[in-house]
Amino acid sequence: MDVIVSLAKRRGFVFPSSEIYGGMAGFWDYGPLGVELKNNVKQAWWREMVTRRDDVVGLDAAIIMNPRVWEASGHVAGFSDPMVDCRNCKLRFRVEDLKGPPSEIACPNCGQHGTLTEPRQFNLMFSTHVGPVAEDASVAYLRPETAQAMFVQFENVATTMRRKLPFGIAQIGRSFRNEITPGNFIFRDRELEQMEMEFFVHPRDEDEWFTYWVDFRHRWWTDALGIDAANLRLRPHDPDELSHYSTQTTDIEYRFPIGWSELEGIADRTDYDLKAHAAASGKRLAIFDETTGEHVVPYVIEPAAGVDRAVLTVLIDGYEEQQLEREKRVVLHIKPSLAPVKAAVLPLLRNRPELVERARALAADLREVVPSMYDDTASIGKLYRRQDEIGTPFCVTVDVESLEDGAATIRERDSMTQERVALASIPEHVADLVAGRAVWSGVPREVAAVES
RNA sequence: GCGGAAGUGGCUCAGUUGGUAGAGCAUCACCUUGCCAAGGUGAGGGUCGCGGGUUCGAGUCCCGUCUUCCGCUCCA
Repeated sequence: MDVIVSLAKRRGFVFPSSEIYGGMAGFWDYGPLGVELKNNVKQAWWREMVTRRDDVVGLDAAIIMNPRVWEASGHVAGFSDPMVDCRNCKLRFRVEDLKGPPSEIACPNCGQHGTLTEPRQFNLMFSTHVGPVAEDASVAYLRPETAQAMFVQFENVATTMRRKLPFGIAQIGRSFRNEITPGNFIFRDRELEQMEMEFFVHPRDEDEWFTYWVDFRHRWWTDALGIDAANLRLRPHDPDELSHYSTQTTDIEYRFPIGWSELEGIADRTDYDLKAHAAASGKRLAIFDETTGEHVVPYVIEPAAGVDRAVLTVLIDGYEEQQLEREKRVVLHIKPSLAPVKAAVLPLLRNRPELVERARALAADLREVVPSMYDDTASIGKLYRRQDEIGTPFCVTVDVESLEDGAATIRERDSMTQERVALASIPEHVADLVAGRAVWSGVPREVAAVES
Protein backbone atom coordinates (compact mmCIF):
# COMPACT_ATOMS: atom_id res chain seq x y z
CA MET A 1 0.00 0.00 0.00
CA ASP A 2 2.84 2.38 0.82
CA VAL A 3 4.35 2.17 -2.64
CA ILE A 4 0.96 2.95 -4.16
CA VAL A 5 0.48 5.98 -1.91
CA SER A 6 3.99 7.07 -2.80
CA LEU A 7 3.44 6.64 -6.53
CA ALA A 8 0.08 8.38 -6.30
CA LYS A 9 1.62 11.45 -4.75
CA ARG A 10 4.89 11.42 -6.70
CA ARG A 11 3.14 11.29 -10.03
CA GLY A 12 0.17 13.51 -9.33
CA PHE A 13 -2.65 11.01 -8.87
CA VAL A 14 -3.75 11.69 -5.31
CA PHE A 15 -2.68 14.29 -2.75
CA PRO A 16 -3.68 14.64 0.90
CA SER A 17 -6.39 17.28 1.16
CA SER A 18 -5.19 20.75 2.18
CA GLU A 19 -1.76 19.31 2.78
CA ILE A 20 0.06 22.59 3.44
CA TYR A 21 -2.09 23.00 6.54
CA GLY A 22 -1.32 19.52 7.78
CA GLY A 23 -3.98 17.70 5.84
CA MET A 24 -7.45 16.59 6.86
CA ALA A 25 -8.09 13.02 7.91
CA GLY A 26 -10.30 11.12 5.50
CA PHE A 27 -10.14 13.65 2.69
CA TRP A 28 -8.04 13.38 -0.44
CA ASP A 29 -7.59 15.45 -3.58
CA TYR A 30 -7.25 13.90 -7.02
CA GLY A 31 -4.35 15.47 -8.90
CA PRO A 32 -4.01 16.04 -12.65
CA LEU A 33 -3.54 12.36 -13.45
CA GLY A 34 -5.89 11.12 -10.76
CA VAL A 35 -8.85 13.08 -12.02
CA GLU A 36 -8.35 11.63 -15.50
CA LEU A 37 -8.13 8.09 -14.16
CA LYS A 38 -11.15 8.60 -11.94
CA ASN A 39 -13.20 10.08 -14.77
CA ASN A 40 -12.27 7.11 -16.94
CA VAL A 41 -13.41 4.68 -14.24
CA LYS A 42 -16.72 6.47 -13.88
CA GLN A 43 -17.15 6.57 -17.63
CA ALA A 44 -16.55 2.83 -17.82
CA TRP A 45 -19.27 2.29 -15.23
CA TRP A 46 -21.78 4.66 -16.81
CA ARG A 47 -21.24 3.16 -20.23
CA GLU A 48 -21.92 -0.41 -19.10
CA MET A 49 -24.67 0.43 -16.61
CA VAL A 50 -26.58 3.13 -18.48
CA THR A 51 -25.48 3.96 -22.01
CA ARG A 52 -25.40 0.42 -23.38
CA ARG A 53 -28.61 -0.69 -21.68
CA ASP A 54 -32.20 0.11 -22.48
CA ASP A 55 -33.48 -0.80 -19.03
CA VAL A 56 -31.46 1.67 -16.93
CA VAL A 57 -31.63 5.45 -16.82
CA GLY A 58 -29.46 8.00 -15.06
CA LEU A 59 -29.93 10.52 -12.30
CA ASP A 60 -27.85 13.26 -10.74
CA ALA A 61 -29.50 14.31 -7.51
CA ALA A 62 -28.66 17.00 -4.99
CA ILE A 63 -26.40 16.05 -2.13
CA ILE A 64 -28.61 17.81 0.39
CA MET A 65 -32.18 16.61 0.60
CA ASN A 66 -35.12 17.19 2.87
CA PRO A 67 -34.10 15.80 6.28
CA ARG A 68 -37.27 13.71 6.28
CA VAL A 69 -35.58 11.51 3.66
CA TRP A 70 -33.06 10.39 6.27
CA GLU A 71 -35.68 9.92 8.93
CA ALA A 72 -37.71 7.68 6.63
CA SER A 73 -34.66 5.74 5.47
CA GLY A 74 -33.59 5.03 9.01
CA HIS A 75 -30.29 6.87 8.70
CA VAL A 76 -31.03 9.46 11.36
CA ALA A 77 -31.52 6.65 13.83
CA GLY A 78 -29.04 4.20 12.41
CA PHE A 79 -26.26 6.70 11.99
CA SER A 80 -26.69 8.22 15.40
CA ASP A 81 -26.96 5.29 17.73
CA PRO A 82 -25.92 6.08 21.27
CA MET A 83 -22.71 4.25 22.11
CA VAL A 84 -20.85 3.44 25.30
CA ASP A 85 -17.16 2.74 25.83
CA CYS A 86 -15.66 0.33 28.32
CA ARG A 87 -13.05 2.18 30.35
CA ASN A 88 -11.29 -1.09 31.05
CA CYS A 89 -10.95 -2.90 27.75
CA LYS A 90 -11.54 0.17 25.54
CA LEU A 91 -14.14 -1.51 23.38
CA ARG A 92 -17.24 0.34 22.26
CA PHE A 93 -20.78 -0.96 22.16
CA ARG A 94 -24.10 0.14 20.77
CA VAL A 95 -26.51 0.76 23.63
CA GLU A 96 -29.28 -1.15 21.90
CA ASP A 97 -27.03 -4.21 21.72
CA LEU A 98 -26.54 -4.26 25.49
CA LYS A 99 -28.61 -6.51 27.69
CA GLY A 100 -29.41 -3.79 30.20
CA PRO A 101 -28.64 -0.25 31.34
CA PRO A 102 -24.91 0.54 30.87
CA SER A 103 -24.56 1.65 34.48
CA GLU A 104 -25.83 -1.65 35.81
CA ILE A 105 -24.35 -4.35 33.61
CA ALA A 106 -20.92 -5.83 33.08
CA CYS A 107 -18.87 -5.13 29.98
CA PRO A 108 -19.85 -7.77 27.39
CA ASN A 109 -16.21 -8.17 26.44
CA CYS A 110 -14.08 -8.08 29.57
CA GLY A 111 -16.77 -8.72 32.13
CA GLN A 112 -15.81 -5.81 34.36
CA HIS A 113 -18.60 -4.07 36.24
CA GLY A 114 -19.05 -0.31 36.32
CA THR A 115 -16.58 0.35 33.53
CA LEU A 116 -19.07 1.40 30.84
CA THR A 117 -19.38 5.11 30.10
CA GLU A 118 -22.59 7.06 29.77
CA PRO A 119 -24.18 6.67 26.30
CA ARG A 120 -22.90 9.20 23.78
CA GLN A 121 -23.97 10.13 20.27
CA PHE A 122 -21.70 9.32 17.38
CA ASN A 123 -23.54 10.70 14.38
CA LEU A 124 -21.91 9.41 11.23
CA MET A 125 -23.86 11.83 9.02
CA PHE A 126 -22.35 15.24 8.43
CA SER A 127 -24.88 17.88 9.33
CA THR A 128 -25.10 21.47 8.26
CA HIS A 129 -27.62 24.28 8.32
CA VAL A 130 -29.62 25.57 5.40
CA GLY A 131 -30.15 29.29 5.50
CA PRO A 132 -28.33 31.97 7.44
CA VAL A 133 -29.70 31.12 10.87
CA ALA A 134 -28.33 28.07 12.58
CA GLU A 135 -31.33 26.75 14.43
CA ASP A 136 -32.67 23.26 14.89
CA ALA A 137 -35.33 23.67 12.23
CA SER A 138 -32.68 24.36 9.58
CA VAL A 139 -30.58 21.26 10.15
CA ALA A 140 -29.79 19.30 7.01
CA TYR A 141 -27.51 16.36 6.28
CA LEU A 142 -24.96 15.64 3.60
CA ARG A 143 -26.11 12.35 2.11
CA PRO A 144 -24.32 9.27 3.46
CA GLU A 145 -25.29 7.30 0.35
CA THR A 146 -26.61 8.18 -3.08
CA ALA A 147 -29.25 5.46 -3.10
CA GLN A 148 -32.04 7.33 -1.34
CA ALA A 149 -32.34 9.82 -4.18
CA MET A 150 -33.32 7.03 -6.53
CA PHE A 151 -36.10 5.94 -4.20
CA VAL A 152 -37.29 9.48 -3.59
CA GLN A 153 -37.33 10.23 -7.32
CA PHE A 154 -38.70 6.83 -8.23
CA GLU A 155 -42.09 8.15 -9.27
CA ASN A 156 -40.75 11.10 -11.28
CA VAL A 157 -38.34 8.91 -13.20
CA ALA A 158 -40.79 6.06 -13.80
CA THR A 159 -43.45 8.46 -15.04
CA THR A 160 -41.35 10.72 -17.25
CA MET A 161 -39.43 7.84 -18.76
CA ARG A 162 -42.63 5.73 -19.05
CA ARG A 163 -41.07 2.76 -17.28
CA LYS A 164 -42.44 -0.67 -16.53
CA LEU A 165 -40.74 -3.32 -14.44
CA PRO A 166 -37.98 -4.16 -14.51
CA PHE A 167 -35.94 -0.98 -14.80
CA GLY A 168 -33.07 0.72 -13.03
CA ILE A 169 -31.99 4.20 -11.95
CA ALA A 170 -28.25 4.81 -11.82
CA GLN A 171 -26.26 7.57 -10.23
CA ILE A 172 -22.65 8.52 -9.67
CA GLY A 173 -22.14 11.05 -6.94
CA ARG A 174 -20.50 12.12 -3.73
CA SER A 175 -21.48 10.88 -0.33
CA PHE A 176 -20.22 11.85 3.09
CA ARG A 177 -19.65 9.74 6.16
CA ASN A 178 -18.16 10.97 9.36
CA GLU A 179 -16.17 7.79 9.76
CA ILE A 180 -14.79 7.32 13.24
CA THR A 181 -11.58 6.03 11.78
CA PRO A 182 -10.90 6.75 8.13
CA GLY A 183 -7.76 5.28 6.72
CA ASN A 184 -5.90 3.03 4.36
CA PHE A 185 -5.40 5.85 1.87
CA ILE A 186 -8.50 6.36 -0.29
CA PHE A 187 -10.03 3.05 0.82
CA ARG A 188 -12.08 4.65 3.55
CA ASP A 189 -12.79 8.33 2.95
CA ARG A 190 -15.07 10.71 4.76
CA GLU A 191 -15.95 12.25 1.42
CA LEU A 192 -16.40 9.51 -1.14
CA GLU A 193 -17.88 8.96 -4.53
CA GLN A 194 -20.32 6.17 -5.22
CA MET A 195 -21.61 4.43 -8.31
CA GLU A 196 -24.99 3.03 -7.38
CA MET A 197 -27.88 1.60 -9.32
CA GLU A 198 -31.29 0.67 -7.98
CA PHE A 199 -32.90 -1.99 -10.14
CA PHE A 200 -36.64 -2.25 -9.57
CA VAL A 201 -38.12 -5.69 -10.21
CA HIS A 202 -41.34 -7.54 -9.63
CA PRO A 203 -41.04 -9.26 -6.21
CA ARG A 204 -41.41 -12.68 -7.83
CA ASP A 205 -38.26 -12.02 -9.93
CA GLU A 206 -36.14 -10.99 -6.96
CA ASP A 207 -33.75 -13.96 -6.90
CA GLU A 208 -33.29 -14.16 -10.64
CA TRP A 209 -32.23 -10.53 -10.88
CA PHE A 210 -30.07 -10.70 -7.80
CA THR A 211 -28.07 -13.50 -9.39
CA TYR A 212 -27.95 -11.62 -12.68
CA TRP A 213 -26.50 -8.46 -11.15
CA VAL A 214 -23.93 -10.26 -9.04
CA ASP A 215 -22.63 -11.91 -12.18
CA PHE A 216 -22.89 -8.78 -14.31
CA ARG A 217 -21.03 -6.66 -11.80
CA HIS A 218 -18.32 -9.26 -11.30
CA ARG A 219 -17.68 -9.28 -15.04
CA TRP A 220 -17.50 -5.49 -15.09
CA TRP A 221 -14.50 -5.51 -12.76
CA THR A 222 -12.63 -8.01 -14.88
CA ASP A 223 -13.67 -6.89 -18.36
CA ALA A 224 -14.27 -3.15 -18.16
CA LEU A 225 -11.66 -2.35 -15.51
CA GLY A 226 -9.22 -5.11 -16.39
CA ILE A 227 -8.83 -6.36 -12.83
CA ASP A 228 -7.20 -9.78 -12.48
CA ALA A 229 -10.00 -12.26 -11.71
CA ALA A 230 -7.65 -14.10 -9.36
CA ASN A 231 -7.68 -11.04 -7.11
CA LEU A 232 -11.47 -10.86 -6.98
CA ARG A 233 -13.94 -12.98 -5.09
CA LEU A 234 -17.64 -13.03 -4.29
CA ARG A 235 -18.61 -13.24 -0.65
CA PRO A 236 -22.25 -13.70 0.36
CA HIS A 237 -23.10 -12.07 3.67
CA ASP A 238 -23.92 -14.22 6.64
CA PRO A 239 -27.47 -13.68 7.90
CA ASP A 240 -26.21 -11.89 11.01
CA GLU A 241 -24.20 -9.32 9.10
CA LEU A 242 -26.97 -8.27 6.73
CA SER A 243 -28.13 -4.66 6.87
CA HIS A 244 -31.56 -4.05 8.36
CA TYR A 245 -32.97 -3.39 4.89
CA SER A 246 -31.51 -6.42 3.11
CA THR A 247 -32.46 -10.09 2.83
CA GLN A 248 -29.41 -11.08 0.81
CA THR A 249 -26.17 -9.30 -0.02
CA THR A 250 -23.06 -10.40 -1.85
CA ASP A 251 -19.84 -8.43 -1.72
CA ILE A 252 -17.32 -8.29 -4.49
CA GLU A 253 -14.01 -8.26 -2.71
CA TYR A 254 -10.51 -7.49 -3.89
CA ARG A 255 -7.29 -8.84 -2.51
CA PHE A 256 -5.88 -5.53 -1.21
CA PRO A 257 -2.49 -5.30 0.50
CA ILE A 258 -4.56 -4.95 3.67
CA GLY A 259 -6.37 -8.20 2.91
CA TRP A 260 -9.60 -9.11 1.17
CA SER A 261 -11.87 -6.09 1.36
CA GLU A 262 -15.11 -4.91 -0.13
CA LEU A 263 -15.17 -3.18 -3.49
CA GLU A 264 -18.85 -3.38 -4.17
CA GLY A 265 -21.95 -4.74 -2.53
CA ILE A 266 -24.91 -6.17 -4.40
CA ALA A 267 -27.84 -5.96 -2.00
CA ASP A 268 -31.39 -7.17 -2.21
CA ARG A 269 -33.11 -4.24 -0.51
CA THR A 270 -36.57 -5.72 -1.04
CA ASP A 271 -39.34 -3.14 -0.87
CA TYR A 272 -37.98 -1.72 2.37
CA ASP A 273 -37.08 1.71 1.02
CA LEU A 274 -40.03 2.37 -1.24
CA LYS A 275 -42.43 1.30 1.49
CA ALA A 276 -40.67 3.44 4.06
CA HIS A 277 -40.84 6.51 1.83
CA ALA A 278 -44.40 5.76 0.83
CA ALA A 279 -45.42 5.60 4.46
CA ALA A 280 -43.55 8.75 5.42
CA SER A 281 -44.57 10.85 2.41
CA GLY A 282 -48.08 9.57 1.89
CA LYS A 283 -47.36 8.87 -1.77
CA ARG A 284 -48.02 5.60 -3.52
CA LEU A 285 -44.61 4.50 -4.74
CA ALA A 286 -45.62 1.62 -6.97
CA ILE A 287 -45.89 0.50 -10.58
CA PHE A 288 -49.23 -0.48 -12.08
CA ASP A 289 -49.25 -4.03 -13.39
CA GLU A 290 -51.78 -4.27 -16.23
CA THR A 291 -51.81 -8.07 -16.29
CA THR A 292 -53.11 -8.27 -12.75
CA GLY A 293 -54.64 -4.84 -12.47
CA GLU A 294 -52.67 -4.26 -9.29
CA HIS A 295 -50.18 -1.74 -8.06
CA VAL A 296 -46.90 -3.47 -7.35
CA VAL A 297 -44.31 -2.14 -4.94
CA PRO A 298 -41.12 -3.34 -6.62
CA TYR A 299 -38.24 -5.08 -4.93
CA VAL A 300 -34.85 -3.47 -5.40
CA ILE A 301 -31.56 -5.07 -6.35
CA GLU A 302 -28.75 -2.62 -5.69
CA PRO A 303 -25.20 -2.88 -7.00
CA ALA A 304 -23.26 -0.19 -5.09
CA ALA A 305 -19.60 0.41 -5.76
CA GLY A 306 -17.08 2.93 -4.50
CA VAL A 307 -15.34 5.06 -7.12
CA ASP A 308 -12.34 5.78 -4.92
CA ARG A 309 -11.90 2.12 -4.14
CA ALA A 310 -12.12 1.35 -7.84
CA VAL A 311 -9.35 3.84 -8.56
CA LEU A 312 -7.25 2.37 -5.78
CA THR A 313 -7.86 -1.12 -7.11
CA VAL A 314 -6.84 -0.16 -10.63
CA LEU A 315 -3.60 1.31 -9.30
CA ILE A 316 -2.81 -1.68 -7.11
CA ASP A 317 -3.79 -4.33 -9.63
CA GLY A 318 -1.80 -2.67 -12.41
CA TYR A 319 1.32 -1.95 -10.39
CA GLU A 320 4.44 -3.93 -11.18
CA GLU A 321 8.08 -3.53 -10.27
CA GLN A 322 10.47 -5.20 -12.68
CA GLN A 323 14.02 -5.76 -11.56
CA LEU A 324 16.32 -4.76 -14.40
CA GLU A 325 20.09 -4.89 -14.49
CA ARG A 326 20.76 -1.43 -13.18
CA GLU A 327 17.53 -0.42 -11.57
CA LYS A 328 13.92 -1.33 -11.19
CA ARG A 329 11.25 -0.47 -13.71
CA VAL A 330 7.86 0.54 -12.37
CA VAL A 331 5.00 -0.14 -14.76
CA LEU A 332 1.33 0.57 -14.37
CA HIS A 333 -0.43 -2.07 -16.45
CA ILE A 334 -3.81 -0.42 -16.74
CA LYS A 335 -6.23 -0.70 -19.61
CA PRO A 336 -5.58 1.94 -22.29
CA SER A 337 -9.16 3.12 -21.85
CA LEU A 338 -8.39 3.98 -18.22
CA ALA A 339 -4.94 5.52 -18.71
CA PRO A 340 -4.76 9.25 -17.90
CA VAL A 341 -2.40 9.77 -20.83
CA LYS A 342 -2.94 7.59 -23.90
CA ALA A 343 0.17 8.59 -25.80
CA ALA A 344 3.36 10.54 -25.24
CA VAL A 345 5.43 12.03 -28.02
CA LEU A 346 9.15 11.96 -27.36
CA PRO A 347 11.95 13.27 -29.55
CA LEU A 348 14.92 10.91 -29.55
CA LEU A 349 17.24 13.90 -29.24
CA ARG A 350 16.30 17.29 -27.99
CA ASN A 351 19.27 19.21 -29.30
CA ARG A 352 17.96 18.90 -32.85
CA PRO A 353 15.49 21.75 -33.40
CA GLU A 354 13.96 20.09 -36.47
CA LEU A 355 13.29 16.92 -34.46
CA VAL A 356 11.71 18.80 -31.61
CA GLU A 357 9.59 20.80 -34.03
CA ARG A 358 8.36 17.67 -35.78
CA ALA A 359 7.59 15.96 -32.49
CA ARG A 360 5.69 18.94 -31.11
CA ALA A 361 3.62 19.11 -34.27
CA LEU A 362 2.79 15.42 -33.97
CA ALA A 363 1.84 15.87 -30.31
CA ALA A 364 -0.54 18.65 -31.30
CA ASP A 365 -2.20 16.39 -33.87
CA LEU A 366 -2.42 13.57 -31.36
CA ARG A 367 -4.03 15.78 -28.75
CA GLU A 368 -6.93 16.27 -31.11
CA VAL A 369 -7.89 12.60 -30.87
CA VAL A 370 -6.65 11.26 -27.52
CA PRO A 371 -5.31 12.68 -24.25
CA SER A 372 -1.59 12.89 -24.88
CA MET A 373 1.52 14.80 -23.95
CA TYR A 374 4.93 15.88 -25.16
CA ASP A 375 8.13 15.45 -23.15
CA ASP A 376 11.78 16.02 -23.98
CA THR A 377 13.32 16.81 -20.63
CA ALA A 378 15.36 13.65 -20.28
CA SER A 379 17.03 10.85 -22.20
CA ILE A 380 14.77 8.54 -24.18
CA GLY A 381 15.09 5.71 -21.66
CA LYS A 382 14.07 7.91 -18.79
CA LEU A 383 11.18 9.35 -20.77
CA TYR A 384 9.89 5.83 -21.36
CA ARG A 385 10.18 5.03 -17.64
CA ARG A 386 8.19 8.07 -16.67
CA GLN A 387 5.38 7.09 -18.99
CA ASP A 388 5.50 3.46 -17.80
CA GLU A 389 5.00 4.66 -14.25
CA ILE A 390 1.82 6.56 -15.05
CA GLY A 391 0.45 3.82 -17.28
CA THR A 392 0.74 5.50 -20.66
CA PRO A 393 0.12 2.66 -23.11
CA PHE A 394 1.87 4.15 -26.14
CA CYS A 395 4.95 6.29 -26.70
CA VAL A 396 5.75 7.76 -30.07
CA THR A 397 9.42 8.44 -30.66
CA VAL A 398 10.44 10.83 -33.40
CA ASP A 399 14.00 10.16 -34.57
CA VAL A 400 16.34 11.54 -37.18
CA GLU A 401 15.07 9.08 -39.75
CA SER A 402 11.58 10.47 -39.26
CA LEU A 403 12.68 13.63 -41.03
CA GLU A 404 13.46 11.57 -44.12
CA ASP A 405 10.99 8.69 -44.16
CA GLY A 406 8.11 10.59 -42.60
CA ALA A 407 7.49 7.85 -40.05
CA ALA A 408 7.99 7.38 -36.32
CA THR A 409 8.23 4.53 -33.85
CA ILE A 410 5.34 3.63 -31.58
CA ARG A 411 6.38 1.72 -28.49
CA GLU A 412 3.90 -0.27 -26.45
CA ARG A 413 4.11 -0.15 -22.64
CA ASP A 414 3.65 -3.79 -21.60
CA SER A 415 5.69 -5.55 -24.27
CA MET A 416 8.12 -2.73 -25.04
CA THR A 417 7.85 -3.77 -28.67
CA GLN A 418 7.72 -1.26 -31.50
CA GLU A 419 5.87 -0.42 -34.69
CA ARG A 420 7.04 1.95 -37.40
CA VAL A 421 4.13 4.07 -38.61
CA ALA A 422 3.79 6.97 -41.03
CA LEU A 423 3.53 10.28 -39.16
CA ALA A 424 0.34 11.26 -40.94
CA SER A 425 -1.53 8.16 -39.86
CA ILE A 426 -0.25 8.00 -36.28
CA PRO A 427 -3.06 9.96 -34.60
CA GLU A 428 -5.77 7.77 -36.09
CA HIS A 429 -3.78 4.60 -35.52
CA VAL A 430 -3.13 5.41 -31.87
CA ALA A 431 -6.79 6.26 -31.36
CA ASP A 432 -7.69 2.88 -32.85
CA LEU A 433 -5.20 1.10 -30.63
CA VAL A 434 -6.54 2.81 -27.51
CA ALA A 435 -10.12 2.01 -28.46
CA GLY A 436 -9.25 -1.59 -29.26
CA ARG A 437 -10.18 -1.18 -32.92
CA ALA A 438 -6.64 -1.96 -34.00
CA VAL A 439 -4.45 -4.84 -32.90
CA TRP A 440 -0.94 -4.20 -31.69
CA SER A 441 1.63 -5.84 -33.95
CA GLY A 442 4.90 -4.61 -32.56
CA VAL A 443 8.22 -6.34 -32.78
CA PRO A 444 11.24 -6.17 -30.45
CA ARG A 445 13.49 -3.18 -30.94
CA GLU A 446 16.35 -5.23 -32.39
CA VAL A 447 14.10 -6.75 -35.04
CA ALA A 448 12.67 -3.38 -35.92
CA ALA A 449 16.17 -2.02 -36.37
CA VAL A 450 17.11 -4.83 -38.69
CA GLU A 451 13.98 -4.45 -40.78
CA SER A 452 14.38 -0.73 -41.22
C1' G B 1 -13.51 9.32 20.49
C1' C B 2 -10.03 5.60 23.24
C1' G B 3 -4.97 3.03 23.32
C1' G B 4 -0.02 2.89 20.92
C1' A B 5 3.77 5.13 17.43
C1' A B 6 5.47 9.16 14.55
C1' G B 7 5.94 14.34 12.43
C1' U B 8 13.39 17.87 9.48
C1' G B 9 13.51 20.45 1.68
C1' G B 10 8.76 16.78 -3.48
C1' C B 11 10.68 11.56 -1.57
C1' U B 12 13.97 8.56 1.92
C1' C B 13 16.68 10.08 5.84
C1' A B 14 21.24 12.32 8.87
C1' G B 15 21.64 15.94 12.49
C1' U B 16 26.49 13.80 18.17
C1' U B 17 25.98 15.91 25.73
C1' G B 18 20.80 22.26 23.31
C1' G B 19 24.93 26.86 19.87
C1' U B 20 20.77 29.78 14.61
C1' A B 21 20.24 22.86 9.17
C1' G B 22 22.94 18.56 5.58
C1' A B 23 23.05 14.13 2.06
C1' G B 24 21.08 10.92 -1.75
C1' C B 25 17.13 10.68 -5.08
C1' A B 26 13.66 13.87 -7.52
C1' U B 27 12.86 18.76 -10.10
C1' C B 28 14.75 22.82 -13.37
C1' A B 29 18.66 25.09 -16.86
C1' C B 30 22.77 24.34 -20.15
C1' C B 31 26.14 20.76 -22.34
C1' U B 32 26.26 15.77 -23.65
C1' U B 33 23.24 11.72 -25.25
C1' G B 34 21.02 8.25 -31.84
C1' C B 35 15.66 3.66 -28.48
C1' C B 36 14.62 1.77 -22.74
C1' A B 37 16.06 5.75 -15.52
C1' A B 38 24.22 7.10 -18.82
C1' G B 39 27.49 11.40 -17.85
C1' G B 40 29.14 16.73 -16.76
C1' U B 41 28.30 21.79 -14.77
C1' G B 42 25.05 24.73 -12.22
C1' A B 43 20.33 26.24 -9.88
C1' G B 44 15.80 26.41 -7.12
C1' G B 45 13.59 24.38 -2.80
C1' G B 46 13.26 23.76 4.54
C1' U B 47 10.46 29.93 9.70
C1' C B 48 12.89 21.54 11.37
C1' G B 49 3.77 20.21 11.87
C1' C B 50 1.77 24.46 14.86
C1' G B 51 1.54 27.43 19.58
C1' G B 52 3.52 28.42 24.20
C1' G B 53 7.48 27.64 27.99
C1' U B 54 12.69 26.83 30.03
C1' U B 55 17.45 29.02 28.35
C1' C B 56 22.15 34.04 26.65
C1' G B 57 20.67 30.48 22.76
C1' A B 58 16.06 24.74 20.91
C1' G B 59 15.29 20.61 15.20
C1' U B 60 17.45 18.97 19.84
C1' C B 61 14.42 19.82 26.90
C1' C B 62 8.97 20.69 28.99
C1' C B 63 3.55 21.57 28.16
C1' G B 64 -0.44 22.03 24.85
C1' U B 65 -2.42 21.35 20.07
C1' C B 66 -2.95 19.54 14.97
C1' U B 67 -2.02 15.78 11.50
C1' U B 68 -0.57 10.95 9.90
C1' C B 69 0.00 5.62 10.75
C1' C B 70 -1.63 0.87 13.53
C1' G B 71 -5.71 -1.41 16.56
C1' C B 72 -11.22 -0.81 18.53
C1' U B 73 -15.98 0.84 15.94
C1' C B 74 -18.43 1.92 11.18
C1' C B 75 -18.95 0.88 6.09
C1' A B 76 -19.07 1.49 -0.56
